[in-house]
This record gives sequence, structure tokens and C-alpha cells, in this order.
Amino acid sequence: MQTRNISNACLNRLPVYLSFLKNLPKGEYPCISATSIAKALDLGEVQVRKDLSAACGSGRPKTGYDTDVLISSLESYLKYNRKDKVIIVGAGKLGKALLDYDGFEAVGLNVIAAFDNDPAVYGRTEHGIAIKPITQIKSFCAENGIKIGIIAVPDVFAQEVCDRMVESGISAIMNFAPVHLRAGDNVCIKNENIAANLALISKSVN
Amino acid sequence: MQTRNISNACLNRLPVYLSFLKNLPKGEYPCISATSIAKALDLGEVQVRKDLSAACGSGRPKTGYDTDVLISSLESYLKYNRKDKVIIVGAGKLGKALLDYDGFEAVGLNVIAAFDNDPAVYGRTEHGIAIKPITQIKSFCAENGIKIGIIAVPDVFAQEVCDRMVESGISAIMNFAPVHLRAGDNVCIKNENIAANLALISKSVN
DNA sequence: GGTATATCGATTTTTATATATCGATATACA
DNA sequence: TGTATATCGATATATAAAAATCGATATACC
Repeated sequence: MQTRNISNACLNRLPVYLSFLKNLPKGEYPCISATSIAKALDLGEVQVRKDLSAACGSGRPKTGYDTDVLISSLESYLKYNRKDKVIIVGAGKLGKALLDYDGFEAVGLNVIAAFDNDPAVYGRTEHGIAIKPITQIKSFCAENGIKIGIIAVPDVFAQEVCDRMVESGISAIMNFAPVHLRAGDNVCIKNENIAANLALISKSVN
Repeated sequence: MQTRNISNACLNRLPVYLSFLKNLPKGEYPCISATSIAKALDLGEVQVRKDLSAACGSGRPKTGYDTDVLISSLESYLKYNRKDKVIIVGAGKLGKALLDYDGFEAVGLNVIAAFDNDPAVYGRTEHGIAIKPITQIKSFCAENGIKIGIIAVPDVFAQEVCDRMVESGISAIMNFAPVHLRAGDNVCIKNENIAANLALISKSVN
């Protein structure tokens, strides 16, 4: 992780700004002010300005930001234009769902293979993506320059898979198993626990 | 949202503690100290203590916490024992994947129905769960006392679905569409954007 | 039973984040 | 062309979270 001097919270808001801007009716807003973005997203206008100025240039008084420029600045800052390749380990329920998920493209990510340790599972193809035996992960990553991986295996295998990924040169991991993974400081790990997150918000209901 | 005086960041760590404790080898650790939890999860020991004391009772010097008691305290605090009913709106790729996902049970949530507006989709059953026409959502929620909903529809329909949910009495919503939803203050909304999250961590790779 | 020590809990300090206020600037409009 | 105003950027304040420090307690061990 680098690029400090931009807060983590801000980093998480940038995609929100971007998708908001992209969802604006085409051509209707050639320019947009930080104030109106803030209003639409229920945020403070100062915060929006600060966030945008951190990632992009600054807007112009009276008119605000040029919408198209702002969109491409954000996309470029978030690196949505790069087409990085991604692999998924674990082709069970969750893994297959992710193989079928079509949201990765829009953020410049391209899932090109999946891996599993079950002979009943690998060798097949899901939604046009080949499922390979886990033993091939290292050579595959080396050949294809893979840096990004998704862990979608049961809890007990997650650390093992993590180790294999790191050994294969992967340095950014999204982990769907509800366990804490250990890896070197140069590896960026993000844990996703959909069920736990849903349970948290559900606490609010009586 | 209530239960202030416990930080949001802490609330997000509690499930991590819980799954860590549950993954401990059975019977091997009748007691566990905040220090050792902290070490295992790469957190500060003070923070662990503070988090645990906020949610559960406090441990005892020299021995720490009774593992089983701690687990059930956390489960009860996080309300994992309640069996709340959940509905999903949108039975496309993501919706179906969520219908197939088996992680909700462990946190006390039970997906009992899905809704869609496409006649080609509703009327069928996916993984044992009926997909119903969206028009039935209000009566269904009323009959079954549904308070929790998941939005898995395309961007443009998300706000409309959100409104319908709120109108149907739902007050906790997990939203997978990358748009900002507006709802009353009594409605708790959590946005999940898997692709954007993956893109964020991918920024770290060179 | 006494003592050393690992652990806890409370208080303080530091850091990070969000909010509010102020002045400056460039644009729209008269 | 001049002025009013909406918008920006910077600085300062307030809040929230994390880290560090300190003293107290109960347990294990002698």
C-alpha cells in the first residue's frame, strides 16, 4: 500500500462518486458542482470537494467540475482502464457465482481462470472460464502475470490457498472466507463477509 | 440505528473475533487471553480488550476469557441466534448466486423468498426458494414479518426497489447496486460493491 | 500461605477523520 | 463593463477512533 495522504474513507467514497456521475442522464449535466454531488449523495459538500481534489484536479467557481473530465479523472485514478487479470480459487457455490458475475469488467478487471482441488470440479468450464487443478496455479500465474486473486474456498483451506497465491506472485487478495489471513506486508488483503455484514445491519431491526 | 457508544469499526471487528474463536481447535483452548487473540489477528491487544468488553463481560486476569462463554456472548450480541427472515429482490446472476449462498444460516438469517419483475424468471424455484413477482412483495412481507431485504437488481431499478421495500416494512437493506439509495433515517442501508472493492485493492499492484 | 507475573480496565495521548468557517476567484448576468 | 453570487480551496475546529501508559487484580507457582 502506498499513496498515503489520501484517507482510506475517502478512497472508499471515490467509486461512489464515479458511479453516481456515470448514472447521470447523458448530456444533461456537462458540468456539476461539488455542492450538487453532495446533496445527491447525502454527504457534506466540503468532504466531496476535498475527496475530489485529492484524486482529480480542482473545479472552477460558478460552474463546478466538467462532468466528463471528472469521470475520466476518477476512472484513471482508480485505474479502471487497465484490464488486469484475476483468478479465483474455489469453484464451489460462491466461486461459480463470481465466475458468472459480470461486474468486474466495468472496473477494469478480467477473471480469466478458476482453480479447485476437487477432480470432480476442475477440467470443466463455467461461463466460458476454465476451472483448473490447484496444482497449476503457480505456473499459470507466472505465465499470465497474475497479481490479483480471489479466495472463495471453505474456511479451513483459506490460509493454505493464500500462501499458494503469494508464492505464485499474487499481491492483492480478496478473501471471502471468514478467517484472518496472514501474509507479508507487501500483500494487500481485503476481507469480504457478506453474511456477517448483513447480520450487522440486521441488528438494527427490533 | 441505535446502540451508540460502540464504535462502528469495533462492530465490524466483532464478527472477526467470533469466527476466529469458532475456528480454534475444539477443546484445545478452554480459556483465551485478549493478548493472544490480538497476536493471532494482528491487532492491538488494548483494542481487542476494549472491543470485547464493549460487547461481552470482561475477562479474568491471568486466564483471560472462557472461550465458550466468549463465543456465545458474541453470538448473542451479534444476534446470531435469532433466525430472522430475509428476502432478495432481483433473481438475475447475482440474485441467484445469493439464493445459492449458504453462509447466511450461520449468522441467523434465513432467505425465504426472492422477487423479480420478469415473467420469465418468476414462478420458478431456485435452490428450493420460490421466485415471486415483485408485485407480491408488500403482501408477502406483511404476512411473514420481513424486516430485512437484499437488493440485487440493475442500477436503474435499485431506488425503485428500495422504495417498495421500505413501503413493505423493511428497515434493513443490503444493496449490491452501485448507486446511492435514499430512504428514511429509520432505514439502515449497507452498500456492497464487490467489484469496486476488488478494484481498490488492485490499485496496490504495480 | 506468600509472592511474582500475566492479564485486565481506566485514563491519557496521539492520530485520523469529519465538520465548520473564512476568504478568494471566476463566471453569469445586468 | 461592472457587480453579485455561486463555487472553490485553505485553515481551523470538533469529533471519533486507535494507541500508549498506568495501576489494580487475581491467578499460578513456589
